[in-house]
Amino acid sequence: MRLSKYFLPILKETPKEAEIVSHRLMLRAGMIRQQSAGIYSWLPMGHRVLRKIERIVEEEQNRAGAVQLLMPTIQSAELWRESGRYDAYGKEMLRITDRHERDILFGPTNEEMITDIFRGYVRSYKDLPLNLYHIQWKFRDEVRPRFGVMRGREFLMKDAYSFDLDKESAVESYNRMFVAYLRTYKRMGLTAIPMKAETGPIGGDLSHEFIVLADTGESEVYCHADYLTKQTPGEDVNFDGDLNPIVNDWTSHYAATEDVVDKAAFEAKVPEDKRIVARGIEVGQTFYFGTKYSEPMGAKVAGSDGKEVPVHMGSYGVGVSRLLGALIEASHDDAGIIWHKSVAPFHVGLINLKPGDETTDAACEDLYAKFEAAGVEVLYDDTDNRAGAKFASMDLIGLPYQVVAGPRGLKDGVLEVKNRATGEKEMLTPEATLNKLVAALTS
RNA sequence: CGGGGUAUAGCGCAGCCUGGUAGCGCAUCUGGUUUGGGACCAGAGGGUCGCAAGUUCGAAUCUUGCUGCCCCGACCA
Repeated sequence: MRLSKYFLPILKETPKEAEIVSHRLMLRAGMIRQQSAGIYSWLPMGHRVLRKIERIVEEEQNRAGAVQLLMPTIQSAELWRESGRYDAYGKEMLRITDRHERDILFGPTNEEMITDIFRGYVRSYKDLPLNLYHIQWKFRDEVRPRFGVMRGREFLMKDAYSFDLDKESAVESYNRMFVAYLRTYKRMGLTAIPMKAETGPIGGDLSHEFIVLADTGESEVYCHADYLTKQTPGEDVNFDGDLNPIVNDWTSHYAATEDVVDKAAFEAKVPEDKRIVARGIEVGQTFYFGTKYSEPMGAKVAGSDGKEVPVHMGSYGVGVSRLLGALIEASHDDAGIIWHKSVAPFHVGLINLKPGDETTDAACEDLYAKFEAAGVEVLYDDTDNRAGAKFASMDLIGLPYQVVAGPRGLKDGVLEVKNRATGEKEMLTPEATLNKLVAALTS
């Protein structure tokens, strides 16, 4: 992408409404625009990251055997009356009346709707286990939205719902999502620690919150330091096999948020030099809640004995839009964002220091074409701004690598290659630059 | 939902106390000089001062009501 043809409204000054670093940086880097309290437009740069996160989530859900569909944002109140949550949910649910005076709502979650879909088609235990998920916008009318996309009212969420014949197989389904989550966050460069969680309005007795440690996290968390170095399951993990060893390993140490922490237990179970008390951001939550919805809503299947039983369900959320905030909170410096290559809006920022200079233009065009051909996404700064402004903007938007081409270096046949995360710079020939970055970015 | 703040050009702000018809920096546009870490000079455009009512000869400024947004707290599958 040529910057001259792109839409990247970078702000030099920080809008005053932004208090935390991820919000500030997202506004300054031209990723989002606030349209209303807790409601944002996703500008091109932010939208690219959002989609990359979505794709990783999709790949890992599919790998774990979940099947994607798409449910609407608007739901009928009828379904919610069936489960009893229409009255129970409170003011966070955005209730709307249509022209026929029917009660409808902007969905804050989809347990009722997925249960309705399930009960409409599935009759036999032979069709189980089943896990259906979608990635859709949700709305929760928070009393006080804040922290930019980390706690908006409208937000993009992946929610998966598992259906099983009994508790034992439901726990296996739970484990599959648990392992998928470990992999999902790891691929984005995050270490998310599963912590014992409250189940809240969704209900149930088995639940974990996946927490990313960050200084600006919303809640205090207590955990064992070994979680930070624990091995994440690889691509070859067999989701049809026994996942208990992995889940047991990842739940073997103490880890809890401030809501449920038992400090005495924390101190008893974790040696002093392994205790971590830090701030954390919740980026996902898994629940097993049994027959809480299937029972009242009549989602039953026939077992092998021919008897109908309500299915055992679980639900599994990933805050997709919130993850942008979490990623930035976990990875930035004074100059701006530092994207992990898996979610970076572009892989490389190519800076032409002197557009109009024949040699420089030719070198940039050549490199740009070769990067694109190799599948490396390049944002090519071909504008005629000053060098300093270009460097500052590139640092701000945080692409993993910067390649700087100017007459001074090209006289000796070299470009400057900068690693955004380490700040390390080296002078390389265009060929060496191409080889190095293609290798680093496509592996 | 309780408490506090704020609203003036795209962004950041001054002016308000003490009423006289709106200003600064950045950004934008034009011309010129510059050009390897957020340049400089000259000029230009851009605002029903959040909305409504009131007081007054006259309101960004005073009064009342409303609304948006932000912060602290409570809340947060």
